[in-house]
Amino acid sequence: MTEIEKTLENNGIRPTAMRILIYKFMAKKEVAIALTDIENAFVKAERTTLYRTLKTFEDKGIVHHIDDGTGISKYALCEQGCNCELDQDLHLHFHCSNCDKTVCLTDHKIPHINLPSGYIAEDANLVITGICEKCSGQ
Amino acid sequence: MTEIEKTLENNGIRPTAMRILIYKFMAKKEVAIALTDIENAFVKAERTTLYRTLKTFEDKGIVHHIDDGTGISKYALCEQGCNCELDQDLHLHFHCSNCDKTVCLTDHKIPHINLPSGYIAEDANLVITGICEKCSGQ
DNA sequence: CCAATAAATGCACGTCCATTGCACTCTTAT
DNA sequence: ATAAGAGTGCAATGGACGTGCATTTATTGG
Ligand SMILES: [Mn+2]
Ligand SMILES: [Mn+2]
Ligand SMILES: [Zn+2]
Ligand SMILES: [Zn+2]
Repeated sequence: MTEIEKTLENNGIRPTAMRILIYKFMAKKEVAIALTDIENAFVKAERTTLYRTLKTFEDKGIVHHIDDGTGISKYALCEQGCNCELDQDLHLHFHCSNCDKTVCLTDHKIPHINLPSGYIAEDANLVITGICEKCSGQ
Repeated sequence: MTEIEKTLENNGIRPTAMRILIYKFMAKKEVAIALTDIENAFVKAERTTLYRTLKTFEDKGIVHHIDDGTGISKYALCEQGCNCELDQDLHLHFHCSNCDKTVCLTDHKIPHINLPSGYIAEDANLVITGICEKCSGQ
């Protein structure tokens, strides 16, 4: 049994061929991926299967869902020890307006915000839009 | 000529009956509004007209568009002296998971974030989700 | 190993909201 | 008054997400 299979099983996910492939695909990407990205990478696979695979990964807590404001859901594998299910790994995300890629800035946590009294925060989403390091050429 | 008509004209918007009505509607609301909200308030009006009115208001800089993560676009009248067109009025938004309302917290600016080198920030969106003061009853 | 059962996949369809094309109407300028 | 321009109404499109159900594949336990 490979490392990936172990990871999946440890999280209550049966390691089917498709799931292993998708996991590998996500693991080697350094950016957040959209359903379409996977669809293009696995043309033989059915969109629904890919969709539900991402859903399963998310439900079981090995990927987190990213809303980068583009209207297209992105996903990224969670880091070791990520507590995003508990809304406790609130790192920010960067979306490049040039190449349209979105990245997790996992060590840039969302700063704590003092809300007006009466407001109770449960979750937070911070997306910075701009030019990524690759596109800025710096 | 009323105050509202002046405001519209000053921003290059011809003050039609519909536009004045929508402006008034937004002005008396303390929360961000969705197209559907206007639609429900003006049942006789066409959805497209309302849609394009919001678009015009946004283009001319008297309304800002809010992405609260619900997938439904919200809009709010800009404050006096708002520079949101220049991405320089980056206040945060609060979305209540109970009553589904979204509010501008105009005096809670998004804190400055130090990005990794090479990344150039152009815009930022911070949405806090939780329970609003009305729903929390505090 | 085989049957019974459960899980995963494939296909088709539906939904929701945003957006556009085009014709018609109203306003403004000459 | 006429022409040009801006606004509006109606119909249709499109993209992305989501679901119901039949079929296939994997697991279990005899
Ligand atoms: Mn995570
Ligand atoms: Mn504004
Ligand atoms: Zn880029
Ligand atoms: Zn509320």
